[in-house]
Amino acid sequence: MNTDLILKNIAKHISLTEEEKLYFLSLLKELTFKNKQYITQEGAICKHVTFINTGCCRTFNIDNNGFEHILNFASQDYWVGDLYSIITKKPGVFFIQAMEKTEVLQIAKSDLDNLYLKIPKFERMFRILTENAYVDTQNRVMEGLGLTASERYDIFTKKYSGIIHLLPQKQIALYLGVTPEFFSRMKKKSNS
Amino acid sequence: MNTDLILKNIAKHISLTEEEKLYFLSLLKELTFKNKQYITQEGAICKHVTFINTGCCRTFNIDNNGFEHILNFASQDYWVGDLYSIITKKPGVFFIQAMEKTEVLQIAKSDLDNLYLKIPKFERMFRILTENAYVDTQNRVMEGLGLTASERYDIFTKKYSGIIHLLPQKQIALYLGVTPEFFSRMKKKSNS
DNA sequence: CGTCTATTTGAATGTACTCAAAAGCGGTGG
DNA sequence: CCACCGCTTTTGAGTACATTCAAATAGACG
Repeated sequence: MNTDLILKNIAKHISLTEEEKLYFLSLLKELTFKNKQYITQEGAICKHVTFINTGCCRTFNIDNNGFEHILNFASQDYWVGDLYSIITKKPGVFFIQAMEKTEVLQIAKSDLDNLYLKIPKFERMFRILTENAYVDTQNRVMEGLGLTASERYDIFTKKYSGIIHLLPQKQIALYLGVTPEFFSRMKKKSNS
Repeated sequence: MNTDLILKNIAKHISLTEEEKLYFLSLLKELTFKNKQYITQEGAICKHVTFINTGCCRTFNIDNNGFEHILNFASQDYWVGDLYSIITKKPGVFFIQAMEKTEVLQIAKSDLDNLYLKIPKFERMFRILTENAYVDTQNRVMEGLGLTASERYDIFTKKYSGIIHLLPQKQIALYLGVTPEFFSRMKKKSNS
């Protein structure tokens, strides 16, 4: 099991003894998802928090008219999960889907809750991670309120510069909240 | 100092001994904001987390063209703050403004950090509060991507049914991300 | 090579914005 | 108590942004 990346990720926020590291690692399961495979699906209860070792995935839903909308993309070194489902233990609202071969480490929510009790530093870490993700999503809301699709795309290219090359532009359109047709025209304009 | 509401709010997530309660309460400062007064402003470093005892406030920013956009409204029993500024200690990105006479209790970020160390249950509570707020904001993003202004307004009326009567419709428009003019027309249609 | 999906292009339509002006409404001072 | 002021809301007309549906083209993958 490749644990280098996740230990570095953790070390950004808390420091662990060797014993604590080993205990944490004992809770992890390694999984590999193929391109287009689902890590979790709408309607299913999401019971794990997932750390991405390699690869890339998208979190999206499908509206009443059958259209997909993308909440975010995540790649190496990011945590993903259907947080609503995880915390309420109710059926999930999102699909999380691999966009290429994706290797992950998962921890069960039940194990995580025990971990919080046993090593409270982990509660701190996930508090901080959640705070950061929350701030990020606040920004996304504000961008949606004030900016045109083209301006949002500019921000997108900067934020996702690391993985943008492997995203089909249809997927980018679904993230920006415009149709693929409109996105195609928009991109053409900005290139000219 | 009126501490009933905040103690009930806390009791929803963690249980405290009398001693812990007293220590927590000793960290609070009581403040009253008049209508239109700012609890925190863009550019200022936000150093406190604020609990609303009575009243109502809005969190908004002003874009490059001088237009306001509202992230959310908060009333009695809610926590507010410019989280980005609080966690990074950098100048804030939001204005938080009272919309009527608003009585609050504040805790300094520095005291909160000490509190986390002294009584880790509080770290749990704020982890949970942040998770819930994050999920809420994820939903807001998805609504923005898939729904028309009118559909978003339907959701808004349900979510804010408790305080909608005291919100000028200009403010609702700024929350929905449409112009007041368009909102006026939209509302007229849906009433007919 | 053929099939399936993604992307582009075209034309018509709908949603929402801009600018301008009128009407309504609440608070303040004389 | 009324008149005025400033702000909100409404209405109108023209425009821009973005969608829909349809069809053509280009790419990816088995």
